[in-house]
Formats: sequence, C-alpha cells, structure tokens
Amino acid sequence: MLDAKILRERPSEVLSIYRERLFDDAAAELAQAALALDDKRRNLLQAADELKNKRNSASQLIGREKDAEKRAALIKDMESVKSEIAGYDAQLAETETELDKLLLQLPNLPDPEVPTGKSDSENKVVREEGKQFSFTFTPKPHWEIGESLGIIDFERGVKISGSRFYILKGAGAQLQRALISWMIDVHLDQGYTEVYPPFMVKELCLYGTAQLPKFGENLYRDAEEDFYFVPTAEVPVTNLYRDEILENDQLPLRHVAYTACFRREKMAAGRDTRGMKRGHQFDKVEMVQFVRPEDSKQALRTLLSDAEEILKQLELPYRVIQMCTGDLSFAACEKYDLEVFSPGVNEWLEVSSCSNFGDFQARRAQIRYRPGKDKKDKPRLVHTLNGSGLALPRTVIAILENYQQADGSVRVPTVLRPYLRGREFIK
RNA sequence: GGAGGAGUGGCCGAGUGGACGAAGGCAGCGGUCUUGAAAACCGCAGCGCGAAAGCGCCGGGGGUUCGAAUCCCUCCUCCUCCGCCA
Repeated sequence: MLDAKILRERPSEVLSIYRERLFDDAAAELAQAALALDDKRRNLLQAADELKNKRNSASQLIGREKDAEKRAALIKDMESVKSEIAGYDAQLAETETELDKLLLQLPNLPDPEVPTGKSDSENKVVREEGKQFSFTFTPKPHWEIGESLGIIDFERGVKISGSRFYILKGAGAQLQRALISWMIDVHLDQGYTEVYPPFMVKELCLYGTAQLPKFGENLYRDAEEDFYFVPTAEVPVTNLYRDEILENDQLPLRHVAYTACFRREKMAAGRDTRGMKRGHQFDKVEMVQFVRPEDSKQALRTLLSDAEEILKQLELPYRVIQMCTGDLSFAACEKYDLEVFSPGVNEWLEVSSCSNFGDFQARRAQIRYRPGKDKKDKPRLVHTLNGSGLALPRTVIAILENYQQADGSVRVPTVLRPYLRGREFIK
C-alpha cells in the first residue's frame, strides 16, 4: 500500500510518477480522490477527538461527583455529546473505508533507477548467460518428447481435470520431484531457511501481498469458506510475519518454500494451451526475504543471483531481463525476470521473477521491526522481496528440450543425478 | 460435528462499570555499586494517528451506558472431553 503520508506531503510528485512513469492515468485519478478523502478524514478526526476529550473529562467528573442532583445534571448534559460523537464516528468510519479502498488500488512507486517504458517491449535485456545447445537434428517440443518417452500424459490430464492440466508419470514425475529437492538444497546452502506453508490461506493474506483487491479474477477460492488457494508461496510465506514486530537482530529473514501454485489464467484462454507452459496448477520453489529498508536494493541483487545459480548449475542458457516501469507488477518497485531458452518451443521461457517490494507489502501486512533498543527507535516497516527459484514446469520443459538426444532420450543434468538415483538418461 | 472452558502489554499474570493504558513478576533499556561482570537498589519502558494538546487500542466486529478490559450479542482462535479421520 502506498504511504498516505507521502501522498499528502508530495502529491504532485506521486501524480506525475503515475502519469509519466507508469502511464497509469487511472491511478493518478484514484490518488487525487484519495487525497481529498484523506483531508476529509483528518478534519473529521479532529472534530471527533475534541468531543471525545470533552466526554472523557466530563465522565471523570461524574465519577467523582457525590451529590446525586448535580450528578444527574452532568449526565444529562453529556447525552447530546454522545450522539454527536456517534455521528462523527460514523462519518469517519465511512470515510476511512472509502479511503482504504482507494489506497489499496494504488500501485507501488518504481525505484528511481528503473527505466521508463510503456510495455514489455521496452524491457531491458541486462545480460545473457550460458551457451545455447547445438543440435544435429531439429529439436522437438517437450510435448512430443514427453509423450514418446511416456513421462507426460496430456490427454488423461485433460480427461480428469480439463484444459491446462497434465499428468507427469514415471521419470517425468521423478525429474520434477528431484528438481524441487535439489533447488531447495541449493538455497539452503545460500542461507535460506526452509518452510512448508499452507496451500490455502485466508482472504486477508491476499490483501497483505497485494493480489487483492485488484487481481482476484486469477485466484481460486473455496465456495463457502474463507479460503483461497495460493497463487504463489509468496502469499503464505510473506504473511508469516503479518502484524508482528521483529527484532533487529532477526533480520534479514530469508525463507525458501516449495508449494503448488494455483491460477485461473482466465484471460489467456486458447493461448499457451499446448504443453505444460501454463497450467492451472504448477509447482514452484520460492525465496522470500524480509530485510531492513537500507538493505533491500542489495538484497534484490543477491536474490537474483541466488535464482540464477539454479540455471547455472543446470547449465542452461538464460537471460536476465529488467522490467521497465510499465511492465512492473502492481506491488513491485524493481523487478528482474530470468528467461531460459528452450529450443523445442523455440522461445525464452520465464522461469523466475525477482522483485523488491520496498515497504509496499509490509505496510499492508503490517510487518515491522524494531531498529534499536532505545525508546526513540520506533518500529519501522521492513522491506520484502521474493523470487522464484525456480518455477518447475518451465524448468522441466527447458531440461527436456535442451538435453534431448538424437535417439529420443534425454540426458540428465549432472547436478540432478544424485537426486535421480544416479540415472544418466531418461529413455 | 456435540458438550464445556478460556482469550489482557515481548512473555507470564492481576483486574467484574468510574483517575485503568491497565497491579505484580520475567525479559529489555539507562543509572548507582564493581577492576569488569553478576547480584542488589533506583529510574525508564506498549502500539497507532498527530507538530502538539489529545484521541484510539485489553482476540475481531457490533451493542448497552454520561463512562466498558469489566455487562450483552456475534464471529474467530486456543484448551478439555466425546464422535469421526490420513
């Protein structure tokens, strides 16, 4: 959530960032409306507080007054104050509800260093790493490899669950499971602490990480209870410390979690339906960090390199993309994607997204820390970051397509062999 | 799912309508003492909004009252017993 104080103190700056950097006139208008409501709220609050002060001191007098008649008179005097307060409180509650509704819809402000651009076409390729595989034959797409090896069953996936579902079988299922274990182990060595969170969370959590209120159409939810299926481990893991004040020496907190992720992908009907690039359910290993504000820029670089380490060790060719302002996600102030090249589908596949959210999520979820022991060291909001390390299906695609052999088998990347009982080929 | 009990500050815990933002203890911070530390003693000390005065916050929400941690309603969570279950 955007800090109402920043909006109040530097309104023209915020508006021009929304208009000229994010190209989001709607956000600028919401911000202007929020500004007016914030002013209204402050006026109401002051009026209500003055009356409450009056009531509080009168109530004390009444408590001390022994004379029944005087007492009755004082009480009678306060009756009108009571209803006045109720009136202000009602208006105040209404104004605050409206204001919150607006603030929750305002996107984060980009870091000053993020290049301005309108769409993904203006994203910047920061660098390319790794060597592309060369083939003496035309590389096949993973759906052909998977079907001929009997390790991916698309038809039965569709039969039991519908479009955008598939079954991993035999070595396919084992490969994915091996990848999950191995990825987590790599991140443990990088200093992360593993957590296994719920895959279903309360609605409040989705507000904390900012999937709600704006992006509800991509979420699955229980029809009769307050449960949402997580679209990413970011949601349960970030909310771990919701409404908490952490001690300074607990930071930075770095977690790695495996979860299944559930997304409706409603808008993309027909697109990416072939193969396992975009399913309604997919596995992901996710890193989440909670850091001091002054450390978050550096933490993003570390997070990115922690994710890259996976692709390096798998010896897959990839590139690092910096999102321009227009392609930044709603909550992020800075974001990098990792894309792995996959020769069968002949495209760069997004396997990781690493973002710094600044205090945007922390403000929504009220995740704070105490900078020092002194009483003047008031609790401050932490900065949160997360990055995939990595998304499983697309990593499996890249392995199958890059490591495919002329004879139709797939070579197992060296680092994975211990996790696949020493096996060198899938055939 | 049924029956009963309970939710108070970082933690434990007192408080059943009036000076309670909340006794006491532990933990924390500052000081005295000490070569240093511990102990002992003294003091400070919750969170939010606000420039401040002040206002709000005793699981969440609502109500009664001049006044609610305290009374009422409702929801949530935890504990005990029973039922069911991987």
